[in-house]
Amino acid sequence: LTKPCYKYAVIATDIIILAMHQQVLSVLLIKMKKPPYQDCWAAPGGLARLDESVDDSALRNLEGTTGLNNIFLEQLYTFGRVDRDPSGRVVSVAYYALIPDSGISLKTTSNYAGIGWFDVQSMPKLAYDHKNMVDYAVKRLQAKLSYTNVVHNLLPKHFTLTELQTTYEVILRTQFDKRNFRRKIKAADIVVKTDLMTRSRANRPAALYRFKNRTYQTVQIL
Amino acid sequence: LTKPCYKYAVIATDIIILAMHQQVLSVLLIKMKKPPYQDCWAAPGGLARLDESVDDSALRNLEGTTGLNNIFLEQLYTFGRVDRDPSGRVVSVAYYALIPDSGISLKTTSNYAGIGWFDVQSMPKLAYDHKNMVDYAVKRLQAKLSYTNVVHNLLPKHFTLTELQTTYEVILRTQFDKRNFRRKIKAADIVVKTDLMTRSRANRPAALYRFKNRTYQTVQIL
DNA sequence: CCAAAAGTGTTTGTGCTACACCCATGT
DNA sequence: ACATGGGTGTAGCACAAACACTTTTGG
Repeated sequence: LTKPCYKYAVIATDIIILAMHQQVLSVLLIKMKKPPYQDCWAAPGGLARLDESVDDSALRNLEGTTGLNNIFLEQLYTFGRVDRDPSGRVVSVAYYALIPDSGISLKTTSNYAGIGWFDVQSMPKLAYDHKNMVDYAVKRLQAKLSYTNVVHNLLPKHFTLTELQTTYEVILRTQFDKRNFRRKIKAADIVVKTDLMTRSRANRPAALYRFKNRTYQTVQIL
Repeated sequence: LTKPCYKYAVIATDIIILAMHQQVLSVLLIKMKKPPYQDCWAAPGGLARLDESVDDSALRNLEGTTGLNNIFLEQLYTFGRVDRDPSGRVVSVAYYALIPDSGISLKTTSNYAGIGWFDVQSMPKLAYDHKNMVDYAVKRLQAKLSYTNVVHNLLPKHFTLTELQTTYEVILRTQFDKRNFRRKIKAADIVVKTDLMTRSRANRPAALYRFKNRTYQTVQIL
């Protein structure tokens, strides 16, 4: 299953893995070992097998790169230009995944020449049409922040309201008034205060919250 | 290009064609001639060729069934279950198209055993996973009605505000207050009154409007 | 005592909802 | 004249935006 078929288009899946990393929204990219994009950065992915569903192929690629399963993963869009892959006719079904920061330690496996996080606003030139995929994923995430609870996939179990607000602000590239933001989060009824506090670092400790519901649901938030 | 390939999954496109037909939101279905779903109703579609993009394949299928081009067509979702097609491994990229009522006269070609419009709320049992596709298309359309001007694809060039309102009400399955609805449409600034009027049928004639912009754009409407 | 971030209410204005009557036409 | 759908304004209410100071901790 390594050579493309030259009679029919074959199907690949590519995964746009997003996380808050060093205070910016970042995407996990790998450096490719082989032509036609040797030493280029790209989103992880690979050909779909005949005996697995497209969703399963995405899950397999996600787990293969990150070691993670049980992660938020959603289909994004299918990229089907004839010339999108110079090595043959490959149609790619793009997915995006959201993982909490530090949910993963990056080990370069022998499959890649490298792996790393990149700010979605300043990526290197990407292979194939992967830049389109990343941009599409960011737009989708931005849209879903305001009417679903997806953001919980980017946060640790316990977090402060300021961390939550910062996550929204970074991804949406806006600023919110602290009191208004908290009022909306309270009205949306998606988090509960725990009795834990942050260990303070030269300032007042903050209350830690957790999400009421860690399953995806649509709720008006902003 | 008629037999599936048994070494790799092949790619098909299916088109969910929607229109307002006899006052309900309807989908264009064809009756299949050949096994494995002989005499079943299904959305039109077919295998993608090696030398055409997936988008082009969808356009070709749309034009082949309806004779129309220059029509609103958008990718919906890719259906990739292993067992979705009993005759082989076929991954289908579903699209939906919006056409104005009476934009088309249905001629059964020899390719199909039949063709017809069906209320999306009372369809016959559909082949493959096509019911999922129709439901998905309806949901997408419902969502886009409130924040884009897509509705113009379902209406003739000239229409009354009541027709516009009815279209919204039928698709969203709600009722709107006439005055409030008109205020919102006015605020959205997407239509202009023409100097044409309906030929009245035992009642006061209505002003005919047209869309300011017949290109897709996102605008808050409801 | 100072620096740094946490936490908390009120006012003002805008936008949404609910609601009822007169108008123009064909029969 | 009557039946049918077309067309229009307002008042009340709820939600959203703007805005500043006090609290708690570590150093």
